[in-house]
Amino acid sequence: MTPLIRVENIADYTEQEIRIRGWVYNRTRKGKLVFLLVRDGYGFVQCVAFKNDLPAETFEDIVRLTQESSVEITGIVRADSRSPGIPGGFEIGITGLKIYQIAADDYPMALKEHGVDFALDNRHLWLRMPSQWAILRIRATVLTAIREWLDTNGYINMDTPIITPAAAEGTTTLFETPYFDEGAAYLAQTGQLYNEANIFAFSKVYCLGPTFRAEKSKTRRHLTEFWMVEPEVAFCDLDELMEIEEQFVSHIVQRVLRDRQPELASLERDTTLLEKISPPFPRISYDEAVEMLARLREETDDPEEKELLAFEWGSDFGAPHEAALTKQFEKPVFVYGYPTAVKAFYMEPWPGRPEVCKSVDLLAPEGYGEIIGGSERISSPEKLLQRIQEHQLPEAAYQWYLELRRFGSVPHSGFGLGIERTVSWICGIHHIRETIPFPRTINRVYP
RNA sequence: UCCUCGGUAGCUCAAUGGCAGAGCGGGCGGCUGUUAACCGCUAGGUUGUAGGUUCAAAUCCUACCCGAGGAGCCA
Repeated sequence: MTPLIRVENIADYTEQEIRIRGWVYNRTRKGKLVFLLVRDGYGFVQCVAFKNDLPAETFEDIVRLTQESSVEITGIVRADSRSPGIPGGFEIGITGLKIYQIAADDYPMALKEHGVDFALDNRHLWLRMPSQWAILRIRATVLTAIREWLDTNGYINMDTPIITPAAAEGTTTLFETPYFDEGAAYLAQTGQLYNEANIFAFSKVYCLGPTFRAEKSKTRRHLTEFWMVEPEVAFCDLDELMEIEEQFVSHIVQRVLRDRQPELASLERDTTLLEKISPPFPRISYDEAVEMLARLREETDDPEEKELLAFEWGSDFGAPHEAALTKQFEKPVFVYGYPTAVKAFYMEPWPGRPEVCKSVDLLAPEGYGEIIGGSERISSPEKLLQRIQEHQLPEAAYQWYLELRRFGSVPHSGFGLGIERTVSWICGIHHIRETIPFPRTINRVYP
């Protein structure tokens, strides 16, 4: 039987007869010569048919194929530098064709640029286009690399609850759902507090799953449902946390570079920038970042840029500030020691400087900005209780969390990495809605 | 919630007060190396909705609906 192959492995079958199963992505008919660009889920490959080389019925079948028709193609693999595809450079000289279905001729996604609204309304079909296919293949590899690094470095996967009793951080808006006789429950915005419980049983843990924010954010960096990996580590301070993060992120990038070159090439990603991603990453304090922003603002001649970079000590950075900062570095940059007032209640105050805390964000280069937020957590029960009271959080709801600090408390730290933002940076694309199969935004839950 | 921009053929867009248009996609025909092929023909319209001004509205005015980008907030 002729072997059924995956297009991603086509180079292994040069000059051999093979079969592929897939869908017609594009056709070019030139009378007695027909080119089909066929995708099989693993790649895109050009298939060629000459009328005189084939039985009349077979050639007629090839001519009447519409875009997205499902087929099995038999043919001989040839190396040919003219051939488009992912990976390109190979084509299949068709010797046989089996048609599963001639697709309806009103396929809405013509091969051209589309507006955002149309593309998102047709997300179920948009996924078939090379750019989206490449991005989501890279996303899958990012997730593989994440689990691989954590699993081989002593982290235990702990699945934290999606349905939770109350706001973990008390700030952002949560999705509410009715919950039997308990009244309301909420969709999780983080698994961190549960992982702080888990480390006292397993030392190093991580959760990886969807999180939900009901904020009305309308930017290229926000989704209402997004995926986050959250490692949490016992006996770990802020400096050790940064070492973990830089190794972790470097592994993810290097793994994508190793396994997803054709996809990166099809996205026209400049991989020389990604190749530089290895430890150590630069570290600057929040204070230094504020000074740097002031200097950049001083140096710019663009009045609009000047306005955007205006900043005062004590605020959190906005998108323009993050973009300006990251453009000063080739690698991701750590910014540590944020003002306590703008960060969550559970972060350890800086020794001798309680107005700042032992928090650290990791900002991706090329203007992409924050992909990780992390911190050393408060380990003292008294200090933690005081912070809960200062934030006017319901003390009763945090009884179990406070108890963790009474029975064997240790310094511990953790962080959350946003999957979509990371994929967006690695792929070099503009908007994170393309980095998840079916994005959920403030005014979109279809399809 | 606020600010800015937009909504015309299946899609991407033109038409700025005077006949509703083009390219792509669809259909028909042609072509032996196409790269979102090309060439000829063809079908395809309640110009987001409602009201108003005008001899005449896609175009000007009012209200509303929908979307995008940004702010705030965050990963």
